[in-house]
Amino acid sequence: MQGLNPQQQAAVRHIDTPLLVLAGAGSGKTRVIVEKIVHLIESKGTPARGIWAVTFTNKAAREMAERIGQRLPAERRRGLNISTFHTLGLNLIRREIRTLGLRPGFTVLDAEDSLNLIKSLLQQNESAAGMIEPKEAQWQISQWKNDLLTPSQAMQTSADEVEAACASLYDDYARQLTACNALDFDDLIKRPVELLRDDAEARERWQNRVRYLLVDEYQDTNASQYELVRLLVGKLGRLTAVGDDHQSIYAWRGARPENLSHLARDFPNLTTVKLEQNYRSVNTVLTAANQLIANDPTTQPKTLWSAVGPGEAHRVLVCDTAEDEAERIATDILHRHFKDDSPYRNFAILFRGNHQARLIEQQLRKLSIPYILTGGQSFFERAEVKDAMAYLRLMANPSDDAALLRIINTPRRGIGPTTLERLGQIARERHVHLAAAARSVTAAQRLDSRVHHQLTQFLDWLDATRSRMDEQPAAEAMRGLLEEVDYFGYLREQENSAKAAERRWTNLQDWLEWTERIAVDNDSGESLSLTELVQKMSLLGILEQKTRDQDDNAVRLLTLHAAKGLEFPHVYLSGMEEDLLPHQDCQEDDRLAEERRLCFVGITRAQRSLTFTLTRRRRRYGQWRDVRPSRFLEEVEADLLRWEGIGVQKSEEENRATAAEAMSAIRAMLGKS
DNA sequence: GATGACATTCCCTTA
DNA sequence: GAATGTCATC
Repeated sequence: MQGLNPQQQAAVRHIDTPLLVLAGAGSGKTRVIVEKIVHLIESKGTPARGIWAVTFTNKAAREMAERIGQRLPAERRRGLNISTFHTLGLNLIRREIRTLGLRPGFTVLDAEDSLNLIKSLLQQNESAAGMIEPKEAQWQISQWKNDLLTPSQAMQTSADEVEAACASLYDDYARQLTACNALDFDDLIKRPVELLRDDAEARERWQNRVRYLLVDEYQDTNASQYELVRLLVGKLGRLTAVGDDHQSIYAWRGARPENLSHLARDFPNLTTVKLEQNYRSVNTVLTAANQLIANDPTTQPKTLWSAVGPGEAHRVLVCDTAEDEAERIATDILHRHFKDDSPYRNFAILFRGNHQARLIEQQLRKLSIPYILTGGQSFFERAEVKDAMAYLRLMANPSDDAALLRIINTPRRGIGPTTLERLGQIARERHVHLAAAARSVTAAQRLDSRVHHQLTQFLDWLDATRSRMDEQPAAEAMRGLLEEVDYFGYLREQENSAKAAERRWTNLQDWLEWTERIAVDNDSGESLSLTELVQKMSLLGILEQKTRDQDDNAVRLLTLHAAKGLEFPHVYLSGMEEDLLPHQDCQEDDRLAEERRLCFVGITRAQRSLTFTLTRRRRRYGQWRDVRPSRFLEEVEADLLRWEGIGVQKSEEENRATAAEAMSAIRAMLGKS
C-alpha cells in the first residue's frame, strides 16, 4: 500500500462488490491492478488460482505477470491466471472440449486463413459472389460474431439483399469451420459465452473457479467480451474493471465504450473510483491533452494533473515533404541523443498508419540510429513461417483445411486450382474436410487419375510423418520434415537471388529455435503435446518474443494504436495533417471523436517533451497533394505550441547542418573512447 | 496447370 | 507506386 494515493488505496482495498476504476492516462492503473492482486493473496488469503486478470494483448499480460513476480515469491503466485481475453477463451474451450463438440487438436485460424476460406466460399456461393468484397464479408461476419448473432439471426436482421447474401455466406463459413474442426479468433470468445449461457452446470463450474476477476482496458471490450465477464462473475460480482473512456480507440472493430456505463446498470451495487493524478507527464503535455479532449462530446469530463514539473512548449515542425519530415525527425533524435546524452530508448515516433513508417525507417538507417518497429508485417506473417506453421498444424489436426490448402502445392506437386475446386465441391456436398474428400470414391471418379494418385500419395506421406511425430521433439521433427519436402530448394526456385532464399531459410531456422523454446509449459516445465504447442503458437506473437532478446536500446516506431499503455520521455507525433489524423474516412461525428481520442493517446505517451510534425505536400496514390494541418493542432491553445520551419525554404540545408553537427559529436565521442 | 503481362485496388488501426 | 488479382498463352 505504500506510495499509493488515497484513491488508489481505495481501489485496492475494495473487494467484495463490483468496482469500476476510471483511470486517466498515466494514473498508475496497472500498479493498482498489481497491488490489488497482491492484496487479495497476501491480506485476504484468496488462493492465487481463484484470481483471474484479463488484458487485451499478450504484451500487457506478460508485463503484468512480470510486475507481480517482483512483488510475490513464486510459491505464493502459483496458479494465478493472467492472460488475454482470447487465451482465457481458448483455455476454457480446451477444458470443455467435449461439451462443445470439438475434437482434440482443433485449429485456431488467423485472419489470413479465415479470409482465404471466405474467398473460396464466396466463389461457390452464387447469391453472394460478385455482390460482396471478401474483406467486407469478413468484417461483417466478425461484427455479427462479436454481437453474438448466429447465422440465422443475422439472416433475420439483415436489412437488404447484400446483407442477406452475407448472412448466407456466414452460414457456409460456420459450417465449414465445423467440418474442419476449426475456430476463428472471434469464436474464442463467442463459444465460451454460448456455453456458459446455455449450460448451467458449466456455468457453475466456472463461476466457482473464477473467485475474483480483474479486467484491464475495459473501454475496449466488445459485446461478447462483456457477456463473458458477466457470466464468469455471476451474481457475486467480484469484479474490478479498469478503464478510461478517453482512451477508447477500438470502436471500429466492435468495442463498446458504453460498456463502462453499462456496468452501473448491470451491477446496481457498483462503486466507482476516479484516478486523475498523473505520474507520467510534465504539465504542458497534460494541458495540451486536456484541451484537446475537452472537445470530445461523447466522453465524461476528466482533468489530468501532475506534480512532475512544468515542461516546455511543444514544437511543431513544418516540413516540406514526407522525406523531409523523416529526415528532420531522425536528425533531431540524433542531435538530442548526443547533446543531452539521452539513450535511444527514450525516443518514440508515432504515426497513424503503418505505411508512414517506411520513410522514417529509411532515414533512421541512413543515420545508423537503432530502432524497433512494432506492428507492420510481423515475423509470424512471413510466407515461409506460415508455411512451416501450416505443416505443423496438419500434424496436429489432419482436418485443418486452411493449412492443407496452404501447403498442398508448396513446394509444387502439380495440384492446381482446378483439382482443389473439384475437391472443395466434394467436401462441401458432404460436409467433410478436404483430406477426407480426397479419400472418397467420388474423388477417385471425378479427378484426373494422375493427379488423384499424386494427391493420395501426398496424404499418405502426411499420415506417415504424423505417426512419427510422437517419437521426437516437435522442432526436430519439423526440421526433418522441411528437409524431406526440400523447402530450401523451393525457396531457391522462388527467389531470384540466392541471398533472398538464404534469408528466408534463416527465418525458418529462427522459427525452429523458437519452437524448441516454447514447446515447454511455462508453469510446470513439462513439454507440451503437439496440439497444445500449436494452439499456443497461434496466440503468441513471435515478434514480441524476438525483440525482447535483442538490444532494446533503440528508438521505437509505433502506430498510435500500438502505443497505448506505453510511455516515453520524448515523443514525436508525425503526420499531424488533415486526412491523415483525422483519417480521411473518419469525418463523421463519432469516428472523428475517436480520431481525437487517438491523438489524445499519442500526446499522453510523452513524459517530458512532445514534438508534432507535418508536411506541406505529400504523395498519395502516386499523386502530389497539398496538405492542411490537422484540426487537432488548432484545438490546443496557441501558447503551448512553438511552430518551426514556416516560410523557411532552406529546411534541407538546415537539416544537413544539424546532421553535420551531430556527426561531429559522434566523432568526438569515438575519438575519446 | 504454370507462367507472365496487364489491370485494379489500396493507404487505417487488430486480438 | 506496391501488391494483389485476372486473363491469355504455352
